Amino acid sequence: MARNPQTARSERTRIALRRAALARFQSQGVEATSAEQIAEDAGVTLRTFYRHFPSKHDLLFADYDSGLQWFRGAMAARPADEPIVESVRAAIFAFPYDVQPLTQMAAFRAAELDPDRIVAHLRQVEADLATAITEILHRRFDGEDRALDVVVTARCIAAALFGAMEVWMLRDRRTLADLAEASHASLTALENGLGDDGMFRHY
Amino acid sequence: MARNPQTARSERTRIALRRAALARFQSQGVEATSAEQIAEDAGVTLRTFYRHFPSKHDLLFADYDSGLQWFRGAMAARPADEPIVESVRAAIFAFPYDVQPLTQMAAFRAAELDPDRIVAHLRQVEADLATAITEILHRRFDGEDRALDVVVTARCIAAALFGAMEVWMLRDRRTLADLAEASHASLTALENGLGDDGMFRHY
DNA sequence: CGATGTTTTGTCAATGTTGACGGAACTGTG
DNA sequence: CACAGTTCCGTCAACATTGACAAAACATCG
Repeated sequence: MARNPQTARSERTRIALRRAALARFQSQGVEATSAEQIAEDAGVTLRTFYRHFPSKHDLLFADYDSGLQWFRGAMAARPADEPIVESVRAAIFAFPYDVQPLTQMAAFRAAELDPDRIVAHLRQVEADLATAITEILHRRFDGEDRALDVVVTARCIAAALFGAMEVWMLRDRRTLADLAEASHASLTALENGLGDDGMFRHY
Repeated sequence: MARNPQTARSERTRIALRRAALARFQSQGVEATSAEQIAEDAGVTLRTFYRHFPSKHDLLFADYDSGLQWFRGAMAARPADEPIVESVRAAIFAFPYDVQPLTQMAAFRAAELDPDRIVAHLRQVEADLATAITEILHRRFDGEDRALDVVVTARCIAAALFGAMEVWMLRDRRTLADLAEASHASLTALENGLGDDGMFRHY
């Protein structure tokens, strides 16, 4: 009796589908590629495509959770008594932005896609990041019951980072260094109660 | 020459569609109701349905932006030199949670719907709230260029409120009073740098 | 190898959603 | 009222997505 899923066969079709999809996306664009074409190229049925990927666009975003994995690892490597914001800051700065899956298709990704879709996806990533931080904090506060503090802290850190990204995205010249700087500033602002003058209290 | 959209006629069909949809949703459930049924009940074509509403489920969430409108009004009524968190706190506490559209369908809403859909929608609302707060802060800081502070502050406030809601939702007994209390605590935590001991700095 | 339980696919059908095109209804004007 | 400009709606056709059911491919055990 075969017990566990994800057999070699299934893995092969998954790879075939991904390869076929990315090739089509490159050559004719995302929206101009139908899910059926992808399936045909991979030698399977449309239905099988949807058994391996929740949606056509999911293929474009499919690798972000490997980034999350990386983040979890980086956080785990930090001393447990370090202020959480410090840990995050260190992790952010060490992030390998040039890792293959992230830059691979970055070029044609942003160009053609529906902005709403991208924004929705970014929100999803932010939420997942917040969840990851929540789990880490939970572990650090093992016994104590500080659910509210933990959740709010985690969400605020994620919010600060993605707020920095938003501001960065609206700028003209966008270098990775600028993004890192904005993230840094944003975390610092958080530590100081937002703003040089403590915006939370005073404004 | 007729210049502006939203004529009386269009308004009538929109109302008919909404009425038809809600009736069906009540009697046979949301998922068991097809968009085509709604259109037929309203005496129009399927295509027309989608001209008035972006999606079937949108009808369920369609009234949240009236809540946002209310929030904007409440914020505008506050003195411009009041700390932003104070303004938000006051607005939150004055919110008419019992206003018709919000409670109207609350019952069958949460029950049947795909949790992912609900969560995604909540994220959307959170983002819109953050945007609203950002605009308010922009106005309060008119001349000065503090884009990063403004965006991050706004996002953190929204994050705190929805974090409180998350924690509240996971509890057994959920009263509106509890939600208000959690929101209050969450905003206070934000003001104090998160946690009695300033979690941002120390943990 | 053959029986048997599991995993992966294919087939079929229904629904959700959207772009393109043309006709119907409506509004202000002469 | 006839006319021209707009807005709204119906029709048609493509995709995207998903549940239900059955055949095909595979692994395991005797």
